[in-house]
Amino acid sequence: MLEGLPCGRHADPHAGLAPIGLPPLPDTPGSDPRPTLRTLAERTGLHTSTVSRALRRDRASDPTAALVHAAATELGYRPDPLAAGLRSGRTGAIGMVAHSLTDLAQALIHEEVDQYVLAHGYDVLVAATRDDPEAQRKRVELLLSRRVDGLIIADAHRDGAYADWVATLGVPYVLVMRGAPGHPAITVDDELAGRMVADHLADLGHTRMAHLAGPSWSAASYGRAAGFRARLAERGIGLEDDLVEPGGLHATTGRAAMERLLDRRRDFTAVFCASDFVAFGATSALGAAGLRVGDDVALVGYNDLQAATAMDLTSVRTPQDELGRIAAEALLAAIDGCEPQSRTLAPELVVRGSTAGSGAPLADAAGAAR
Amino acid sequence: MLEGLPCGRHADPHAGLAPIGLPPLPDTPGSDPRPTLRTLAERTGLHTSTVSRALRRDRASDPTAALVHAAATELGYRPDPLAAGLRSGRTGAIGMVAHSLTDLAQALIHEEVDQYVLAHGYDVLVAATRDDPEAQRKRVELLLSRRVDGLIIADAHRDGAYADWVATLGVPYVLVMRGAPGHPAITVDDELAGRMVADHLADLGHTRMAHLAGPSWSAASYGRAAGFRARLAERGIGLEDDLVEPGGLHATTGRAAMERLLDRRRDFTAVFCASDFVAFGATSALGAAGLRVGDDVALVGYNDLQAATAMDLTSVRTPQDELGRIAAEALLAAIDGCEPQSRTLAPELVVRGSTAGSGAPLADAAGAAR
DNA sequence: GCCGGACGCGCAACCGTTTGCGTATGGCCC
DNA sequence: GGGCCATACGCAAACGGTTGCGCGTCCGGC
Repeated sequence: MLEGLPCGRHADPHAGLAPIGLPPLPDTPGSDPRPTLRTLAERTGLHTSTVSRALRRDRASDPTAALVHAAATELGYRPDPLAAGLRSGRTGAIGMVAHSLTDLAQALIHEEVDQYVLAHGYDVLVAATRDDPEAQRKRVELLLSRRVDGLIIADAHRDGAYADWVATLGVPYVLVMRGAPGHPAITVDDELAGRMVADHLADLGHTRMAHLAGPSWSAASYGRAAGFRARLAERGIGLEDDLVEPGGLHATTGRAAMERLLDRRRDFTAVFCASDFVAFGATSALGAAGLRVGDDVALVGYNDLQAATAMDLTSVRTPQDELGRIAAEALLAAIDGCEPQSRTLAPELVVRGSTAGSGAPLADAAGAAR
Repeated sequence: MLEGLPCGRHADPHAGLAPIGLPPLPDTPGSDPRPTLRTLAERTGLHTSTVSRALRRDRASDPTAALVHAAATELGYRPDPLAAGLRSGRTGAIGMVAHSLTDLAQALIHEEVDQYVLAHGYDVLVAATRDDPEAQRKRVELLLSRRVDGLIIADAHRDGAYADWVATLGVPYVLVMRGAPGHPAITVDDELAGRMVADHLADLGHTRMAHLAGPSWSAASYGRAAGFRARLAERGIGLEDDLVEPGGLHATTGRAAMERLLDRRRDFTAVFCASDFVAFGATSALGAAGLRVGDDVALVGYNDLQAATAMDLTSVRTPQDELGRIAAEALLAAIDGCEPQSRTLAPELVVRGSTAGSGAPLADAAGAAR
């Protein structure tokens, strides 16, 4: 790959910081490269090691600590995580690997993780993998080469291979959102959520339902579908294979999935979607087919994002913020040497207008439509 | 703030990584900490400096380079960016500061930036600021302390204070999406976009329009509104102040804004929204008020996200992916010493069903509704 | 009054790479 | 065949912190 020629003036090799006669220019004090431990040491008349310890309140007398801190704030000293990490092995950074931050659910988790660990002096390095195993390996290795102190994995796959590999890396880690057997994970009880949706729709009188499923490699998507199917079966209502369509997680994939489904069948009265965005896409496809959500067909989303409220979509609330916070908490604890504990959070069904109608006369409406 | 006790067993100061007696076995050679330049040097009988140069193909004979590379791949050597950065000042990381990655437009830009710089050997460190000036300063400083080689600023404010400050930092930087006067920026011609929307709606016959505006501190949001208003004026159609409502960028804020607007007026026939999500929220509020998008009232979004396609929403396509890629390109060039060039990308109006009806009889419909 | 231990601090060796400089070697030209 | 330059490589000093170790001092206990 040809590296495009920059544009002429390259970085002046002598421009570094203060290459040669460091102190021939003592008159420009504004360009002090940036205070370092040595600066503080000279300033306070102490040794750099003492300053280092004083800053971390580690075996330092009160007066010394005060002196050092005063000098530090005065000079605006900021420790260099690179140097510290090099020696100590702790970088104060954690890695989070997501399948994509354009998935709002993952972005929300990231946001919360970021907030939480920031308050504890950590930074987050994110990497997106688009669920590609090759990318997962590469990006985790990249994070590792940056020496992150721990990993939050938000894109685990149900076949534990990926998580198993992460576990061998010798770095503290926590899965979030998507679990994998035998690994510490902060998840929502997706199976229960599926059951709740099944009950809700069955209670409304629906007897023929469809499911726009998420990616099968995600334990979260899988759990939803499994719970939904299981509960329907328990109530004597089947979920026909023909009415289950893979729908991804995005609006476009959801629309396409619904279009495929409508090409095949029109006799369902309710649809459970793998995500809110899939539900939006489905809404659009249904509308184009002359079917109205809430009246002609009941629609349930997943995650209860803000947009679901706005769109009057019945959805399952999965507390992303709590997921993120608890995962971050667990990871920091693991970094401090704790055995990380798995947690399963309870989902909550939020009923809105998209499941307002009853399940009775819909087949007719569908038949009459268009 | 009380630091929650980890869980009992604190980090054993002598434990380093392996917590307790995890591997008391020092004879396992598989756990070689990880190959370093010295490892390679001993292996090849060369000096570390030679190895370092050979790896970067800098003044090394062909046979030496081959030897070193062979050893490197055999041992799975990965250079340590921390150590390299410490010495060289270049960390191979760039910083991106966004207002929030839960804003899909920003997430898309981040994704593209990430992809692009990854292919060129860089990592991205993101920071979200929620448009809070305090957070902007803090997080940029954090990025700087991690010694990023450059900055991509996606949350600039129209009052140039923030961008001006960034410019004084002595780090290459590029603004993206939101510009600021006098700074290199990759943006969309938002003013033109506003004009295009105005023309589209005016051509349809609308004469009384509303605007759900984005944050006024964003040059992007501001430009949309300004262009919209200016073009309407040129065509002899006013935009009443009473019909401009601040609507944020999210679905919930959009819904709330539309509700406020509807409380006040119902005689508008078209609404230009600052973002697609605002339009979704507005759709919901309009529906609750008995008004149907496309029939009773025309709705235009902004950004043309996937969901807009799915929801049949007329929108302005602003190529986030190109924005991200070009910004990344510009920043890497700037890091190589080039003067960064600003670029303005052309928006594109994508007409869909939400502006299907004509502007004529809507006031009546609105009046009759409910 | 003496001894032991805790405490505060300095010293110097690291962590893994890069890089200015010095040196030895080889090839080339005259 | 001698002088010269380029080239390939080694040496050691950085970069900015952290940390094991050792020493001196002060304090308390008997």
